[in-house]
Amino acid sequence: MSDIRLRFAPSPTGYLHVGGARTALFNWLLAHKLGGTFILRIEDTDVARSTEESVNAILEGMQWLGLEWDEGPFFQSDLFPVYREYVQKLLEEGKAYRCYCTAEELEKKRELAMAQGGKPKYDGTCRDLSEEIPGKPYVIRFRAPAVGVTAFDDLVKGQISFNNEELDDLIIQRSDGTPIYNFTVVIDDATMKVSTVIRGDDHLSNTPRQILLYEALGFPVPRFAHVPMILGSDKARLSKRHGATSVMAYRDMGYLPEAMINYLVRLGWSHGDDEIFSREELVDKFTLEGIGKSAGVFNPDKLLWLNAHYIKNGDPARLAQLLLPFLRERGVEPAANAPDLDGVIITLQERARTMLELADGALFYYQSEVVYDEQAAAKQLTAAQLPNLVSFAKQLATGGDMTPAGIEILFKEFCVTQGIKMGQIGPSVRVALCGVTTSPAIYDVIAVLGKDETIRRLERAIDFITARA
RNA sequence: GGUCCCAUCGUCUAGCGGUUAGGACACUGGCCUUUCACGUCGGUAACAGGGGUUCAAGUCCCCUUGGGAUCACCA
Repeated sequence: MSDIRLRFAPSPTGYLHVGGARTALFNWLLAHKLGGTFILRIEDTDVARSTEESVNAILEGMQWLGLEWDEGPFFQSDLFPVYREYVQKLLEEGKAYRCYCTAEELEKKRELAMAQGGKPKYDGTCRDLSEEIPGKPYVIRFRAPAVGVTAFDDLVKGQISFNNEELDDLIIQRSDGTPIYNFTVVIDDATMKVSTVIRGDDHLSNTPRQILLYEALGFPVPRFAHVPMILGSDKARLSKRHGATSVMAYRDMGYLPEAMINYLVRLGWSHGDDEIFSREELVDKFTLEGIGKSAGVFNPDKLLWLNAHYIKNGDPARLAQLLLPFLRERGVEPAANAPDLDGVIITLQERARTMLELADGALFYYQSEVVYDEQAAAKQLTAAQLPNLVSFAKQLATGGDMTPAGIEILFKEFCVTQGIKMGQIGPSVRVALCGVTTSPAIYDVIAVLGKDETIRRLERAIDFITARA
């Protein structure tokens, strides 16, 4: 194990969304590629907004995607004493100070500054206070350098620099004594020996403040890699109004985790013209250099295409397991004697793009009383088809080879002896068996259904036609 | 508004000074086919604009424009 240490540090204020998932994925991939350690840390210093449900939702999302972590989950709420210790250290060294300004005062000053076209930064009122004010609530602020430049070489964006005068004295501890994100993230990344911080673009402007903090605390500064944002179709930051943003929502909509992983990794990262990557190939090929600099639009169509690809090429037995909940939702419990689910799935794989479509497509196999689509029945289950269906059922009863190939031969021979074309028997058999005019290849359907069930369904259709006539 | 970041087909992207600017999704035409699909062959479609540097610029520099991020006792 190398000393490469990566982390994903979500705040538990909601589910795992696709942007967070991609950040987690990049961290996971790099950790696995370099033989490093992947840490999961829950940033729950904001007690008011953090919830246990969110924690669970995030863990569930990570697990579904197969992004297992090597260390953690650590909770920042468990580490408050550690943060206090470092705040104290800064205070003693004069690198932090008590600020007695109230939130209301600060808010007023900000508004005033904005109204006058100025910068809404802290004016330093308490920066040089010599005395403590007993009994008055205070926050702790970091004493940032007023001049100079803070620069860093971002692994994605390249050289970035900020003038320190743009940065103000950020609060590191609230008046209730709890620490604030920009401080805890530095303490944790330093004490957890994180070597590279891969995170969203939205943290870019926090980085110089954090670097200043690392330096004040005497910690080595990690490497940073800021990955671009994910946008919606209108190029605005991806949000619910663009559609589902929760990773688990995609599972529920019938998406496979490998499709989601493959889609996410290609949104912002590339390896030449390659599009399809197995988990192993990703670990092998992933590099930070492959990450692009610009924000990308989330494209549901491409995700759908990838999902279709993975369903088409997936192992039927595994798909069967994943399909079970979707079938149960539809009132189907594939029993041992019902059509073999693996076989059912094989006939459906290349025409289902989601597990939802797969489940819907599998339904007719398990309905003993197929519901005939009205238009399909009107066209294909008529008195004109009756003789052919009757003879075909008879013919089938004598048939031996019930493989798709054998059934195809049986059909062909039937057509020859009857002097008809495939189009005169195929469609009505299809409706008799499936109830609709679109279905898997009819030979495959018969093979899966088996001779007895096929004949039963044919006879039912014959009865249906007779009853109608 | 200040600061920071970004800019190749509608979308994701390849390109790392000399290419007929390539691939993928989507769209679309043909083929395959008993249905629907799959597959396969083809097509439409991009270097935001303007200045430089260079024998040569999508590739390097500057400006403009456009987009995004961020400016909390949130993370």
